[in-house]
Amino acid sequence: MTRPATRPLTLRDVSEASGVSEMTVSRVLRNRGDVSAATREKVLRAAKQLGYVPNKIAGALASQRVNLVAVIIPSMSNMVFPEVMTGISRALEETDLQPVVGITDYLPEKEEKVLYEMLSWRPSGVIIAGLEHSDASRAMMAAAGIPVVEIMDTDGTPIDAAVGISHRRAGRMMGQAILEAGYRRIGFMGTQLGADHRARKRFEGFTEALAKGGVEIEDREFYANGSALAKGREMTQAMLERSPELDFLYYSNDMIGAGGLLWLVEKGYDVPGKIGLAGFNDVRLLQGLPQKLATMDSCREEIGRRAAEMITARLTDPDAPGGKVELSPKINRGDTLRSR
Amino acid sequence: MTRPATRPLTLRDVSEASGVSEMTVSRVLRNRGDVSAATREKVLRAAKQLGYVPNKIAGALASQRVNLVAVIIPSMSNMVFPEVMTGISRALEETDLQPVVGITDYLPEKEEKVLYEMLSWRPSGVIIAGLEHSDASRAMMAAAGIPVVEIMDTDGTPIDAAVGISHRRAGRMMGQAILEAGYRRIGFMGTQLGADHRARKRFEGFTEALAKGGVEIEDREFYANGSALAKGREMTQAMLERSPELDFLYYSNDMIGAGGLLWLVEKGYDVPGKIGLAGFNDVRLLQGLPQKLATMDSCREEIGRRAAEMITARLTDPDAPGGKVELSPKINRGDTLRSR
DNA sequence: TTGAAAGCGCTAACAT
DNA sequence: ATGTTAGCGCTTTCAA
Repeated sequence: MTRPATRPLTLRDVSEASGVSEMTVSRVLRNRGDVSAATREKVLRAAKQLGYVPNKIAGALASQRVNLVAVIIPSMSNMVFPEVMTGISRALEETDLQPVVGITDYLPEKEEKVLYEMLSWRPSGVIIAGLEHSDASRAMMAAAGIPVVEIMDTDGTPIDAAVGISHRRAGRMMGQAILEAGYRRIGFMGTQLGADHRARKRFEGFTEALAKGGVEIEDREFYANGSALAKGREMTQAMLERSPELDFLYYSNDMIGAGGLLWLVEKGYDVPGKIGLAGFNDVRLLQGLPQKLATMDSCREEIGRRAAEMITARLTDPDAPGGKVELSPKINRGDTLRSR
Repeated sequence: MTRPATRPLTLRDVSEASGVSEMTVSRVLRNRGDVSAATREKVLRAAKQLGYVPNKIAGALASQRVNLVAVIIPSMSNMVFPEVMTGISRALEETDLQPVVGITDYLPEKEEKVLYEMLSWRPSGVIIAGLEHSDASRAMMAAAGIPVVEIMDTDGTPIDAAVGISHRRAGRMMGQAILEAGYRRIGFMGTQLGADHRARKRFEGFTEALAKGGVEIEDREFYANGSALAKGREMTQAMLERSPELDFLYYSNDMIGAGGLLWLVEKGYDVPGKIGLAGFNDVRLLQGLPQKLATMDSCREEIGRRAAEMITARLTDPDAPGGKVELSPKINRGDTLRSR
């Protein structure tokens, strides 16, 4: 079954063990071309017996094809991205393509490095989060000659194709909904708006919608590191001590929103009577909180699925439609955003 | 800067553009051997100008080395594994190795498939979760002739090397702590104990410790899918309606424990006066709950770091010590496990 | 310091 | 249905 780990096995070993030419062995192992059942059996038995694992490096070099799709995302601990991955994996499971993930930590330089590293393996396609990339990154992707799908965001111009939502519009929608519900004294909490372009766009859309209603944000607070739940709790406390007149808190993500909600409930605030709340993302994880936080679905799994489908489509037909696909997120009012 | 995406660029293109032999171009691009500063400059400029990205497939085939470490884990949505990944990435950042992740969804057949797929890229090492693998998987790893580190668990015999904690002991420790604190009527909630060997071992250790104190679990409930927080809430409610006499609930992970805690606090239970609680994993995410759940650190980041270090050590020195490294998890009593 | 030649292990294309 | 040949794009080795 096994052998002392020495030199890795090659096709030639299988060929010799089975008495069949390397070429035919190769055919059997890839289910290609016509091979008689008898030969097939012989080869399979020999390969299994030896414990042969094909060398994809050699195969890829010879065939000039690599069944890998590079997926480049900022983080894995954001909840959002594992769900995008689920969508991608599901869609690719029916094909012979495999996702390979690279993490950028929201750093453009790291994105560039990861991209370079992945492209050097000559993947069949790239799925990458966001529309903002360094010039060098854009150049690499444009020059790679493979389908590139930018995901999550549609506010901008894709290199090749894009699937996502308009975060600016998402922010506007939530702003409008809050005004329509009758809230007027609004506080905002979120991540530092530097590296996270999508959070920034939501914020811009949000303030824009408020401005149209003649309302301005009265207080705001940003955070960088730490447990989001704990941060939401702390920031909410700090903000309400500073600005007790607020009647609505808009959080840039559900986790800090949940932290805020827990603190408010604990302190006996009437939510949403005295104060309304909303987050963003609709993370499944948070089902099970005392109240359901108002939020907005960011269509993560669908984004992943559609992106993968675009890759496969353009691989089969290079002229398959690219362009921008904008999905429509829906507001979920939960228990914390009610007309008053 | 860029060119219309046609044929991918090769070393030869850079060679021609710079008027330097392919060999010397290769040397420059890999910082190998002595190359004059002038030549170096010429080459670098030409490469950048063209937007050349090296072909690692060809490079790997020629050099017979691949700077990839296969990391095989059951899931990304378990909180636990992203943190292990963090430890691995940190440790590998100082080397020229790169982690590549494969997901098994807790399915042995999928593990086998992923392993086969990854080994066919001839990685420099393997880090894989758990000690339980199919015969074929074990055979592949043994035959690969590369360092293999099994992580998370030490209750069993590693193929090559292992870093983790003893989940059996972890379960025992928690059982003892609960008895010592004076609780006697104990309920258990957790995932279905089929595929998750580590959860099963914790459960076994737990019941063993209770048995030693003459105590038996009075009620138990298992779940398979769904939001862990919501499940914890539902199961806790169901169990306490069924068995109101319980004075302690042991959850097989922090997320369902948190769900239970939220429900109990909401219903006005006195925690830990009337009823104590404990989970497992010490997930950072949950900082920010109304009370701090008793739990046990599973040393995830350290496990990742140590595993990566073992890989690099055995790569530099094939005789570097392998064997089993058992880390010592500590109980964190939080607010929900107090002597009574 | 630079270059030339010979493969790495496989597969495409072409026999047979 | 099976075998033969000629590379894939790099790096190793050896020579200059």
